[in-house]
Amino acid sequence: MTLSARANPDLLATLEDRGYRVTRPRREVVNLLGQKQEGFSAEEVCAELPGVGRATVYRSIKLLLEAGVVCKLMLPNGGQKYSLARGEHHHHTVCVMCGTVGEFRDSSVERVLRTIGADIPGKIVGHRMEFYITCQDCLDTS
Amino acid sequence: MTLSARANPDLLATLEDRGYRVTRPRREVVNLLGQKQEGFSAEEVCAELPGVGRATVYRSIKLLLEAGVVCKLMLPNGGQKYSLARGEHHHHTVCVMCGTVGEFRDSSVERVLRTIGADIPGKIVGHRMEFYITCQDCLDTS
DNA sequence: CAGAAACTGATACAGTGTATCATGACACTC
DNA sequence: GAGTGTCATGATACACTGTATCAGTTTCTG
Repeated sequence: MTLSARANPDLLATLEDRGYRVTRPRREVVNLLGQKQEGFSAEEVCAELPGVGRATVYRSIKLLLEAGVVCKLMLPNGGQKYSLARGEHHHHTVCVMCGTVGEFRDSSVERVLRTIGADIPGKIVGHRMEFYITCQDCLDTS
Repeated sequence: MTLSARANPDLLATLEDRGYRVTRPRREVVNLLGQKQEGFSAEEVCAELPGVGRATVYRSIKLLLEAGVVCKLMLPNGGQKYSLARGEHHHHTVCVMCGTVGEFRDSSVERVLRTIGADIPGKIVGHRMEFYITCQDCLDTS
């Protein structure tokens, strides 16, 4: 298994490649997200970027979602969060205590997913997998 | 892999066992859910049970969620749906065209999940896995 | 630099779920 | 079977997340 600690993709370039314009608000959003090591919520981004409208923040995140460089994840309590996708296909771990999001890749997962996929009626177009954990930090401090 | 087609659990008994009262509204909600073969939304249930208040519908679903007999799933478009959990641990398939929810169990999944779990730092407290598909019906009629 | 196209931000709205609280229903005892 | 404490209900208001609208602005291209 590979726990990732890799460089962020160039989010701005991703948008540009997809034909979107490079504007000040998009630059600000993308810069901020690039620094986020953990999951984040849209409102959190709005709060940290008072110079960018709420609608624009949501729109930018949506574009990045569609481009596949940001993932949306569901917390066990029903809440939602976003997380940067650092390149390759991966899955997430979410700490149920502190909310920290991690990601991992594991070839055995993909192999099994392919096997299962072959048995599911219809055509697989995607999948989602999340692990809910209590992270080491939270275990230590409790 | 096992595609499920089993009897619904006795939802009302589940609530009773957990110390909740058996009331007319809860009976109505539970009866309706027991008939739902596919996923459902809370608002849909509200609409089909005009004699039960919206808050009560949400509260009942929440209780069933906590009891583990109802699952909440996330659609690829960000929407949400509920689905009956027919007993054992399982995972879901969601058709991205018609929204129909299926469920499956596969021992190889669980085996791999355990293996991965051993490598993830911290303590695993749960996981979620969903397949997004285009179901056979939708493939046929397109 | 001019014009078309894309983007922004303020606002209003939509969907989903929760808090509040006066009223009503359950279940339990006598 | 009536009385009673507790729990549940439902109307309403609110919170949160996200989207639609639209006049005004910025960006890109020629």
